[in-house]
Amino acid sequence: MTPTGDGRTTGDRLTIRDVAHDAQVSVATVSRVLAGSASVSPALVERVRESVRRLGYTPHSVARSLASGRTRLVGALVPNLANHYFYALIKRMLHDAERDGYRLIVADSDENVVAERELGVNLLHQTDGLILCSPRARVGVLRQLLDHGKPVLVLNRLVDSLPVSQVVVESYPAMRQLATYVADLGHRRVAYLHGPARSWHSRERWRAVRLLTRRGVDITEIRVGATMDAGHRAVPQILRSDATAVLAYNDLAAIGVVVGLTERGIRVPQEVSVTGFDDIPHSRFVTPPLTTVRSPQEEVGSVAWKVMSGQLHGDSPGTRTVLAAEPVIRNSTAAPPENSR
Amino acid sequence: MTPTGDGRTTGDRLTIRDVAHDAQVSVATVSRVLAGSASVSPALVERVRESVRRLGYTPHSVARSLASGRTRLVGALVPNLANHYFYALIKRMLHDAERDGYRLIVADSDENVVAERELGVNLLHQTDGLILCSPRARVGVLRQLLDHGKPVLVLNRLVDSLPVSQVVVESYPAMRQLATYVADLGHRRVAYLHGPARSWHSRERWRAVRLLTRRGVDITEIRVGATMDAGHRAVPQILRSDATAVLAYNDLAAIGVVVGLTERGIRVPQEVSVTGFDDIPHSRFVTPPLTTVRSPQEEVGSVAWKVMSGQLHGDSPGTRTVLAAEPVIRNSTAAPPENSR
DNA sequence: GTGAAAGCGCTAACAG
DNA sequence: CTGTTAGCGCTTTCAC
Repeated sequence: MTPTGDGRTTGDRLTIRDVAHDAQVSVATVSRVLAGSASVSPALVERVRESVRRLGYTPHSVARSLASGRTRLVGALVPNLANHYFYALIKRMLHDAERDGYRLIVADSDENVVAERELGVNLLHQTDGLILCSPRARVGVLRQLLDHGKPVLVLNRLVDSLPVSQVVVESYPAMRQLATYVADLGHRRVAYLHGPARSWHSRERWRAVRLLTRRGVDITEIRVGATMDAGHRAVPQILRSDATAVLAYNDLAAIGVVVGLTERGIRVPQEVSVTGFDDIPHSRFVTPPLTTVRSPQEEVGSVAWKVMSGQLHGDSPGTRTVLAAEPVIRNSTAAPPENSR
Repeated sequence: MTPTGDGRTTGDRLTIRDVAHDAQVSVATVSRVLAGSASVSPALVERVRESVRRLGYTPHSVARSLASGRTRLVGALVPNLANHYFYALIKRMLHDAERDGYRLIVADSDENVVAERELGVNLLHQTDGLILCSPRARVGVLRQLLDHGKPVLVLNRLVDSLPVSQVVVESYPAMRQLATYVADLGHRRVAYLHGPARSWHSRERWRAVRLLTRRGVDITEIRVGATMDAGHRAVPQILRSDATAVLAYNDLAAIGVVVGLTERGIRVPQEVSVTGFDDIPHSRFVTPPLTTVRSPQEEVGSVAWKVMSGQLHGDSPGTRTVLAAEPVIRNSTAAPPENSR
């Protein structure tokens, strides 16, 4: 009944036991060397390293996860990967996580609240933590996610009532500045294009724009969304409103508007001013270049990973990081035409 | 020395044994029910299901992976996530994989060949398969990846010498049609803007454009890349070449060119025609809308997943799917100005 | 500083 | 059809 044991596992995959056998040490020692543990004599460390190299051994990550209880995987859930807004964000987190030995499982809820919940729960089950980008779910759902006891991070949405770490770009002040700028140019009839219904940012931006009424500006609200197509389709309604300036929820919608106006021979900004939000790369490559708000997505990504990483290492949750956005004045805005002042 | 055993594991996580105990069956039966195995009596199936539901049990995916040898994870490696080209692709694969119970680990090599190799190897170690999107690596490296014995799929690059499954959109015929169309409009001096150095598509497209010389068209080659910025920066060189038509490697570069020309007061297409490739959403929202080639990325994504899925279930590798692209004529192309014919 | 051994939670023979 | 049991490959006490 003694083990069969020469230590060499049959089959094709090299295990830690093969290395142990080759280096004439125990598997525990190999494991320690691989983990970079200090309490191994330099001589053994070298011997193990040499065996690992010569044999071409690679640890089996799943076995490692099962034994250690950590997967070194983090979920990243976005409402819509096709939205330019998430590029820089995901990309930056991908690289930072990679650097720290973590990998991201990306999922896309397609703006579907039910899918968001399901995906969130499932992701959390197979990862060490979850990053929710602009989640649309109700607070109750977010709370459930927290109950799993794993680190959860919410990006670009402020949830006051929850002990969850959050990283957000503050829309309100920048949008307020932008709106003020437009009013100062002399515009008195403005159209605001709302973003996705459940978007926190959309509510924040609207909250800022609404203040213009205090200055006697007339605001027409139009439900549009976050795509170029939607912006483009909104043009007739914009024209009907007789607005001389259009404040869009984001750059995408703004681009759709600019193109739609241009197609109809309406000059931007001479006849109608248009502003966006986010400062996506395309906003500089519209004619005319878009007046917008720079939202530091890269920074959100890098802070987000830093916070998540800290939490994975035991930091307590609930930190809140607020980053500022700032208006970028380009050429899609100008004073309204003389006859409409 | 008998097991301590009331079956209830201590600690907070519910295991399959808790369910087995609750339903008064063996763990094997629970496992079978969870796997949807046919050979369990309906009565037990129901009892187990009920216990699972009541207890709120969820299988531990890592343990499952270790025991079964399958992770239900697939790697997806792209050269640059910030390139619009990969949106539809990744997004579609994400959803199709999700539907089949798989999850994607997305990685971005940042157009770095070394990183690509590293990431590829690492991903393959922790997943059941790997999808390489437009890989830039040398054939030798791809072969190494295949040697791991796991399914590997190459997208948007044809590698003749390798027994690896491939899904590609054929650039050559469509680019040839587009080039012919431009020549037929009467253009005799054309500039071609090359894409990323190691891109297979870039070589294919150039191979097609080059044929114009046979028709006596004068071609100026300019190394540009795949971004709007790069296209924009290339404008002075384009003007120096005195070309009346610009064929860009992709839409992004083309957009940069259109904007750059417009800024200098050069009218597109009256004075200079410009074409792109890919038909990204933005190409319809440029002024003027871009003449380009529709590359069916969504279809690539869905076929890609189908092939990967088949391979995961034992299909033999080496299939090759070629999808067609087709020119989309919009308004950025026209006959050259009279005086330059 | 090092090794032996007990699991991590599940699947998959194998026996009945 | 159902149960028993031996691992999957690694980490991590616990002794020495």
